[in-house]
Amino acid sequence: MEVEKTPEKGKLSYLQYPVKGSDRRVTVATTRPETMLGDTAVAVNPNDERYGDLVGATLLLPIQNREIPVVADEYVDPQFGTGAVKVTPAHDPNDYEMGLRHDLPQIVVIDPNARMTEAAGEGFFGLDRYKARERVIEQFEELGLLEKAVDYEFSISRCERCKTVIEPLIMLQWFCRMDEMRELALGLMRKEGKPHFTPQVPYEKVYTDWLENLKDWTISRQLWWGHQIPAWYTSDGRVFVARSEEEARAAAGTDELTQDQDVLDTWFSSALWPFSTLGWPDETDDLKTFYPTSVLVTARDIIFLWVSRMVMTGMKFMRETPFQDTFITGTVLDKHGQRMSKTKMNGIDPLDVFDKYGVDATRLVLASIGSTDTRWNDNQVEAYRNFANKIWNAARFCLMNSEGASVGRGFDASAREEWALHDRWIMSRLNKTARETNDAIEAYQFHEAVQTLYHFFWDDFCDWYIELSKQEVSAEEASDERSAARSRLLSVLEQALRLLHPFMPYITEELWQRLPGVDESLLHTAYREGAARPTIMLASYPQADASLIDERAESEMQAVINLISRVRNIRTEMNIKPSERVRLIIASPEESARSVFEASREQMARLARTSEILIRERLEAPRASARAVLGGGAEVAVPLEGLIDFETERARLSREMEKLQKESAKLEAQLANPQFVERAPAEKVSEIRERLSDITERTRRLTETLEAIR
RNA sequence: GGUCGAGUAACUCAGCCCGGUUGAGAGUGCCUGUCUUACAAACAGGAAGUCGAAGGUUCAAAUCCUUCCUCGACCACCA
Repeated sequence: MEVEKTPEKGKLSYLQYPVKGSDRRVTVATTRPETMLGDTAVAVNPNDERYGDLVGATLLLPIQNREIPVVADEYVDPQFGTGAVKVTPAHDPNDYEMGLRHDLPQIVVIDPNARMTEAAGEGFFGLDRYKARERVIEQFEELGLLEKAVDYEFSISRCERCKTVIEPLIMLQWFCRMDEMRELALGLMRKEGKPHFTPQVPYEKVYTDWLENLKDWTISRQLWWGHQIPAWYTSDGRVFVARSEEEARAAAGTDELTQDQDVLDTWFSSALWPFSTLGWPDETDDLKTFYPTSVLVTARDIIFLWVSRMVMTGMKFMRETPFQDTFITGTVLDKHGQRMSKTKMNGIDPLDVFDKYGVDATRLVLASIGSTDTRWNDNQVEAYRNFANKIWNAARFCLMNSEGASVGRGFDASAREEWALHDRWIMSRLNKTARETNDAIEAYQFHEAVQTLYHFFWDDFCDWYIELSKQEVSAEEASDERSAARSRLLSVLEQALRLLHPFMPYITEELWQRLPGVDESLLHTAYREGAARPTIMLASYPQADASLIDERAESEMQAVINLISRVRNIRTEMNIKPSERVRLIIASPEESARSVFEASREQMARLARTSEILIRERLEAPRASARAVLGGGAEVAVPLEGLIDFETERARLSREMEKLQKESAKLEAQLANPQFVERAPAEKVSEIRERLSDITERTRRLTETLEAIR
């Protein structure tokens, strides 16, 4: 963590060590020649034929004139370098391991200040490590034992902060034994599947793999910042580990104690967070109430550092998982796909983003980033800033027209059958939205939750519901109908704000407070009594009312919406100015469809900007009309005497026809395949048949239409 | 070296776990109109993708499997 690796250029020196009692020399390669002063062996691979006869032989370590053995060790890669490795147990982690395996002495030749120790010998003692490196090379040259020195690029460990090159050193440290805690965590995952990771693939495996390979944990750090190690020493060197200095004194039988200067690894302290913050080790009310917690939201690289350790200490001290679930977020990268870092200076300052686009918009962006990495782009924030603006303006419209109205009124539950189509529709959409949003949040599908809310608010509520109800809502004269319509508008808005609140806390609170009729009754039951003032923060999160989900209303409203859209499309394609009103002829063989259109006359007229609407069983329109075929056998014609350009209209309809034919060709091919009809589920097959027959019907009508203007 | 992710419209991303209901989507950008009294940070309409490549499984593949290519991450580290 605190060490960073950088590839750097250096020299790889080939040093020769004479074999005792022979003329042979063994060549070893090293990037740190000064460490040879602390060599206690040379290792070769046991299967390396070049050195087979040398295993067990004794070498004469130059300069030091010390005798060191040749040992065989699997660690050595015969393909690399000379196939012989100098072993410096005191200054290299791998060499240390080898040293243990072959029972080699550890000779410390570099001290904590990177100067050579007395053990480095006369002539080196007190010397800076790099000076020592030069001198070692010089002496090898003089002795004729320097075979060569070649340029070499290798990775160097540097301190993350000060960039000083790190030298491995043997030091006394405090360790935490991990075997028991590891088993506790692994057992929890095996037996209860906790903590449950989202996404489960691949993070559950990442987590368990890491635990399975866990070694004892070095928990002491030579820093000043942190919890000091609870170990005390007596003047004669005895050590007492205790909960407090008092305990240590009692145990030691003396007051003359010095506490260990080291501090705990910050992650050790953090590992206790889920319960230490709740008052542990005291059995506080907070601890009883809030442990275990529900979910930890965090980044990938924290799984090892923190998640696993909280689980282990939680299991050890609380005997229970610290959290049920872990949600792993993606990482926000810069626009080139690079990780943001202080050294690269490619980070984004959230405060700047807040200033530019607002806190809610920023939060919405971050909330909708899933578990894959994503590049930061201002566009997304800007889009959500626009969304916030949209919410603001929609609410402004509702409030401008709120006289005589109040949240919670308007939707008379006893008279649902009498609600207008668009009211039944918006309530259905609202409740579906609530259902989908709750489900999405439950499954940690935040992106989906945000998308659902975004489209409900913008598309359903703003683009359609407000427009559909505008006439009644903004009537000049006050009336019960007007108040009811206004109340319905406010009620839908109010619930939408509550649904949006976790994602956009500020704007929703600001607006919610202003709505007439918000009071304690909207608060979550836990807060209904005693709340100083209603706040959206304590309001209950809207849950879907299944009885208000009305598929029929949705499809009927959709038919009207489609019709309006088609007429708008015709208007644009035919270059009809917005100010110009057109006549509309709608035809449908279905009585029920006609009555739906009949009921929506006023709205169609306003939103499609028409002067007159005729609704009939059969389409009888002037030749000079633009037409469109809708689903369910309905057709619409826009008479355009003198305005229509038949060439344009034919082209428009032909494009339409092409689309239909492509689609029907696909479906026909599918049905022509006997394997499909035989093996696919029956409902799938009949669904395709239905779709095809619908398309065939539309194609037929379109053909007629095309012929009519020939 | 080990492990794992990503590649879908010009850009940033959903969808993939659990194959067919998304007759491939969103936002931005682009094109054409419009200041229609909530909103031009908007409204209305439109164009745009053989879902990295090649195979395979299947009646059916963006979705499952294999291989490859290109990016990226993490872990371990070579004297």
